[in-house]
Amino acid sequence: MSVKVSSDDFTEQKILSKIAQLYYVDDLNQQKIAAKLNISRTKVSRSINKAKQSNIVSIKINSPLEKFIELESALEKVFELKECLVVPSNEDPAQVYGNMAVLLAELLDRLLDDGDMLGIGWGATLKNISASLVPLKKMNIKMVPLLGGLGKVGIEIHTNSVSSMLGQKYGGLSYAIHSPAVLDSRQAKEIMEKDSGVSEIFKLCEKIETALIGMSDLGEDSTLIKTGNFSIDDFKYLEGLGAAGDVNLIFINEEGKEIKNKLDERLLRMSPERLKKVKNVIGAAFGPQKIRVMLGALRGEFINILLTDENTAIELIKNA
Amino acid sequence: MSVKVSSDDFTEQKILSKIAQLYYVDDLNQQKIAAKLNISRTKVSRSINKAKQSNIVSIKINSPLEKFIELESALEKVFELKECLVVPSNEDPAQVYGNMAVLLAELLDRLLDDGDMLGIGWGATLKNISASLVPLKKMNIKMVPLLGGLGKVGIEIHTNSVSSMLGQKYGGLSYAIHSPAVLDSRQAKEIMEKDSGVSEIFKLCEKIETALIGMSDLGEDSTLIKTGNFSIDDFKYLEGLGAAGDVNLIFINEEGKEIKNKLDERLLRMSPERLKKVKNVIGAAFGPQKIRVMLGALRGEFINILLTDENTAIELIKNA
DNA sequence: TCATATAATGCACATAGTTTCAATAATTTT
DNA sequence: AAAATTATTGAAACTATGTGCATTATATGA
Repeated sequence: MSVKVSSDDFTEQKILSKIAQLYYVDDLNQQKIAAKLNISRTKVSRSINKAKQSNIVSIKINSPLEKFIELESALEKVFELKECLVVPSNEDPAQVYGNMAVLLAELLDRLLDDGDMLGIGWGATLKNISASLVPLKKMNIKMVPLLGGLGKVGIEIHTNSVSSMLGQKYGGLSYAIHSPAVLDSRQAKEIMEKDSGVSEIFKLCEKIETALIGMSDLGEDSTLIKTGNFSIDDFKYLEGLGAAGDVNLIFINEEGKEIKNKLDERLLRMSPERLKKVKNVIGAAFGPQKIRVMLGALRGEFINILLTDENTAIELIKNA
Repeated sequence: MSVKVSSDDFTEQKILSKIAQLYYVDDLNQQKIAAKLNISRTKVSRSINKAKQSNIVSIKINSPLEKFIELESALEKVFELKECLVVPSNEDPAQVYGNMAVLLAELLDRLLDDGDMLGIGWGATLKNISASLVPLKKMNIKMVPLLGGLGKVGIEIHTNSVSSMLGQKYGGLSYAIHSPAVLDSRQAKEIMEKDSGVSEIFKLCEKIETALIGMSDLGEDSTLIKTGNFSIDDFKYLEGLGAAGDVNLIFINEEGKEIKNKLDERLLRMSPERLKKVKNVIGAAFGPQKIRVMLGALRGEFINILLTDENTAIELIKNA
């Protein structure tokens, strides 16, 4: 009896391997295999599936980019992302920005059509990527800032400059927001909100389907401190509340929960509720200090497309 | 300029690898990949092809039987066979016969249906394979000898015994031919041919679509000598004409040409012309001494399905 | 810069592959 | 050994994939 079973297994494996070979290696179609082996096409189809499931067939992607692709697939699955793009890590951040720019150009080419709007967040990463981005083709897209200006004149990280740079490169239009992102009082913010120019932009934001945002940590080196918009005490206060950083000036913790705080009422930026409704939110960031805020942005689903580097990708997966 | 080209290549390879990964590894269909990446389904299809052609995708068959499958594919191509089956070589011929029997059972299961006829040739190989064959399922098939009897009573290699053994195993019918294969004179052969029993069988032969035959060399150990049907002088005479051996008592050289000879008119067997019309002719043989006659049978297209062992398969490919 | 050649794109159709379902065959249980 | 259960099968309906062709976009050369 056992002899019979083992010869059945042998026979089965033989025929599965043979069919797999004919299909995948010799490139016959299922119809031809069926005719050749005198079996039904249905059986060929089922045998191929069986061969795949029993690992008789192994398919591999051979590419120098393979490891990045695998990281991307893993992150897409773990954080339920629409898409993830990973570039090689490099000691020289300029290299990383450059590679990110190449992938971002390809991504935007797929995501945007003539007439579409692109929401723009803030951050050094965004600024640097945008600087080296070369559009695949010109498009009549409209750049819309998602928050007020940050930084003083001369420190060009404010959203308007990123918007206008991208607008110029794409040959499209860029809107400017004529208000700071951080105001002195709730009253001041409410007044700015009602300003016709500002409110027009926030009205446009309602229709945005694609946005590009950065993620920032609360370290002392943070651009927010450098620009003078926030003090070290502000950061300590936010850390005390459990914040890990911000996405588009929305402060969040590592778990992805928004950290409501006393500063919120003075911030002029797209609301968390609205941001979560945007179809494609591309978040770009890398580096060990960003891990916590990135985890928050991913877990809280503030972003659904991630652009990062290899080392950061590995860390994110470890902590997933 | 060169920078732009290389980043285009990078971008292209990236997207091809990504699509290939999604398709082959993550098992998304083309429609879903298209939706995910915001491109047309057509483009996905074309990208997958490009990825295959540029060897980004490599497909391998993993199976302990892989090397046999590869030999089979190679032989099928080189000799334009309908099918080829290769079993592991083994010092113990009984093991080889056993494995051949397993594959033959599976083959016959595919080739034959209820009511079909199976033509049976002669030879020690056939006898031994048939002895260990276990049918996959019972079938009402009819065994028809393709030549007269060989050997004396007690030396059971004559076709009738192979036929009846297989007939019993399959639960089918086996015809017996009541005449020797080698007669004393042309007249004797012509008389036997007219015998009602014999002519009935040769009439059945006309309708045969599947046949199982052996291939025999002209060595002194050949069964034909042992049975006394041929003398060493006969063999020397045939060798002198360039014969390498026989398929169903049709003498052929290494190139596949039939060697007409003075013995032919005394042989009672299916004609070469008729044999070549049979849809499926399964030839089974192995061993170094058989190489020449097997090459002839393959090149002369006397057989279109080959059943052999690994070492013989390798030799055949070397000499192809 | 414009005209021309060349390549990329997506639609509509053609081909290929999978799944459902009803029938048949194999297996297990009684 | 008969009955009940489970697995296998192939035809047909469905889904997925590939391709020819007209169109649009891109590159090339005058």
